[in-house]
Amino acid sequence: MPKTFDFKEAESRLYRWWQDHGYFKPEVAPPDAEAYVISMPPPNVTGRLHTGHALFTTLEDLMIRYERMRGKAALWVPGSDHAGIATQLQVEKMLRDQGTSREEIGREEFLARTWEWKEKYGGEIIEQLKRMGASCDWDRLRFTLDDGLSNAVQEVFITLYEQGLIYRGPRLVNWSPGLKTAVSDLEVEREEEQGKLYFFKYPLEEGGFLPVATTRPETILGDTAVAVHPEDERYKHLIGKMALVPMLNRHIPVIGDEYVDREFGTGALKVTPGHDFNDYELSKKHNLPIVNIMNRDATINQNGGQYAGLDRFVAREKIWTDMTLAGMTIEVKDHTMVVPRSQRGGEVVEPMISTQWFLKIEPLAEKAINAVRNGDIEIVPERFEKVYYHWMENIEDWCISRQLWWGHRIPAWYGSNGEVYVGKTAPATTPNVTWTPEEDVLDTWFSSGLWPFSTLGWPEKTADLQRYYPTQMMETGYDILFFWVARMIMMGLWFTDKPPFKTVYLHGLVRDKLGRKISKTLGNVIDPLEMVEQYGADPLRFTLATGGTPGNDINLDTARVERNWRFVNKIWQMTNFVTSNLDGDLPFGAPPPSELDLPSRWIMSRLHRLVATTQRLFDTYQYGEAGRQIDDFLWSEFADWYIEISKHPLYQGNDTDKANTRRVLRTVLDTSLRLLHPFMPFVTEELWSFLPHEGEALIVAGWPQADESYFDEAAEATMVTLIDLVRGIRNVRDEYKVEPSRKISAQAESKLYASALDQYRYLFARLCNVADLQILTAGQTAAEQSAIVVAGDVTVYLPLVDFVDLAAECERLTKEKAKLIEQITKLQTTLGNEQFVSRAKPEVVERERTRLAGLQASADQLTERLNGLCP
RNA sequence: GGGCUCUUGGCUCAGUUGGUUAGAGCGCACGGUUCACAUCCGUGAGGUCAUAGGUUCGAGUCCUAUAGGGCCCA
Repeated sequence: MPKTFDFKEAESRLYRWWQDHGYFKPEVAPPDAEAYVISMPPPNVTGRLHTGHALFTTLEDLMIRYERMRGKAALWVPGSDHAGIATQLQVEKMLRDQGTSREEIGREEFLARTWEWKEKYGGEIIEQLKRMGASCDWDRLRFTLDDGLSNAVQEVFITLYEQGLIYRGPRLVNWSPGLKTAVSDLEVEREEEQGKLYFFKYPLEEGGFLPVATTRPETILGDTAVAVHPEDERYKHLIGKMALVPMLNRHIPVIGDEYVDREFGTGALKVTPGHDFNDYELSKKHNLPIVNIMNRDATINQNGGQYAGLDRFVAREKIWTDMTLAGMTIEVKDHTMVVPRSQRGGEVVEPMISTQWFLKIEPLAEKAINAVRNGDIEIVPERFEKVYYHWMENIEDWCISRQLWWGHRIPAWYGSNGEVYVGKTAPATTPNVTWTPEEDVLDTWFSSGLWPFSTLGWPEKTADLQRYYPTQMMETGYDILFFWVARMIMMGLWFTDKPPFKTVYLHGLVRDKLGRKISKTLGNVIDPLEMVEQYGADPLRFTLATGGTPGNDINLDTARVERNWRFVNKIWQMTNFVTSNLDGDLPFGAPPPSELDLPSRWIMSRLHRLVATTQRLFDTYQYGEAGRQIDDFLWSEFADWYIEISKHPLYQGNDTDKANTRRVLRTVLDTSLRLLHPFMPFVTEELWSFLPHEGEALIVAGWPQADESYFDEAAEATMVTLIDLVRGIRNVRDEYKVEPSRKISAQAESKLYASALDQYRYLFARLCNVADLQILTAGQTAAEQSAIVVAGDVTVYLPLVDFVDLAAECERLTKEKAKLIEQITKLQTTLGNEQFVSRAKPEVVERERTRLAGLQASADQLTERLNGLCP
């Protein structure tokens, strides 16, 4: 095999190979295999791969590969979203650059251009997902504007309309003047900003005035009442009187309502139902008229009298100036307030009366709440269930129409007779009635909400729908829990009567290494494609998978990607070692424990514990921790110890030793590559191909099962002692500055481990250059001028005549003993506590006792040595 | 205003249902070319687990409060 991993060459080759063999298709599993399905959160069709995509791809591919290896019919349905506003904005920008606009070219031409744009750039994100190693079934690729999905959207819309759940009407909505469309509550972001609070005099019909404060003076033009608290001694006598709208002189009532906060501003509130949500509610209660003072672009309309035509912010200045001249203003104060801004455009959103389509969502929400409550759907991490309930229980009707062109056109027609027709095709022509089609399109999330079943063919009763619906896993970011997940649950239950998925796994946001949100303006963009270029997909994937915990944000440190690139190399080198030391035909699997030497029993025990741990962690969705454990096992147990130790039997052993060691090496590596494959598919597949193996590809190889017959506590305990001794000896050598190449001799005494030491003395030769180890038997004494190392009941004497300084050795040992005594004292206190012995779990007590015995043995050794050496 | 979350060595992060001496990587110091790997190996320094109480035989882990960071909803 090559000396290093050429990931650039291998990744594309392996990906093609997998795809050509149909491994990404669920049909590779037997027809009766249990299905495991993930619907991919569809990225925006014209998007470019960012770290968020990289994260979901990593996690979902991990889940899919794992289940595929477990023999399930694993299907990952890929797709992309037309992303109404986002895409339309991009195309509009292109048109601007070309010196035209969508208004100029018209709807039909605009849509044609957008489809062209989609054809041109829509494939990019797909190719980028492939570079991450995404094992989706690309034959089942879907796009939200595909015919099938559009049909599903129409079906759903019409059904909901017929069920009386969709209605159309004028209502106060969030209006984005920049995009010239309504947006939903979720698409509005509220942030605290520095603004001003304007105090002014509201003139009363009978003379005098009522002091009022507002943050948006231009809305005075739309006032239809002034409200005070009914128990406010200052103003309550004015309730029922009339006031005059400044500059317009419209007559409006003074009303009393407990909603008014007496502490805020002047304690009197101007009521603008046409441009404020709270005022809108108030107006319904008091039957106030609603005056809309703005056009679609947020300029003032004819209801604003002399201010008509002015931009809302210009009008704000103008009216204030005019009022000041008229002596109606009091003062202006700095004021921190919450300003609603459009999630997309960023401009200030204006509450405006507008005729829109709404979905009455409570009935759907009720089912969705129950599905989570009764456990049909599980949300991981669990804490998000609370967030989900809270939102669902306070859900408001969903404004589903958008004044855009790119999207699913609402299937409605307006008759000249005032009739509204909803259906898939235009209504039949009727005498004297002309039908005009609805211009609006549906909110992007309306079609996304159908994703898990629309992608499988619904409403047609397709074979895929039968076989793969409901899906198992919905893996996505917590930031779209309401936007998307909640709506899928509602739509899924309403239309298929089944929860669309069993589990919702929510991941966090990917941030930069300092925990800041990644943004172009901050200049901290981490481009996953660049990472893939530089290090390959595997290191990036491993970093994302192991870099955090479920539901929490990940601070992506590129240094970790680099480290994991080295991990990839490390595994490569391990495999190189193993394959170059294999020889001849060996039976697959490892020999039974009884036939193995101590190091092999140890590594097999560790391996199977790792398999068990990985299983437990996967079962609880703790993929990151699993990855870290596999990493740790491979590098710091298998490579650092077992491989080094194995060189002895491989080079010096007899045929049986050699064969056993080879089989163990190959088994450990094979099993580890399987465990690692969902994390790092490319390098593991490539390496597996170099190992003798059964089966055609790692991607469809079996997932390991822990075999408890390999669990071996005794072997583990002995190996830990031997490893401790090796470390101790290295340590002493280092402290006494014994050149690493210098061979030394040693003597050891022990009751418990004498035979192990005797049998595995080669460990010390290999691992710490102890050329000659003599096991002391009863009566034999150790060389005087020596340093000692203690572990368990073992004492190793290192006669370093030229190096050991008696005083220094005494000091070293005294320190070591002090450490031991400290622990022993602590343990004795614990064990001496009757409460502990009676209340703690028996195995805990037992473990502590064993530990104490070991520590005491070591301390005894040290004491004896100190007595002899240091008077 | 309501809720969630985080705070562990210089940096980035782990840490089953409370139970060994709180771990890893990066960085740092020192030392290493023997046949898998210098994309490496060995050794080491570095943490009162934000603070204060509490529960418990036992708390990084559970509870309460406080401080600071982040997020969601209103």
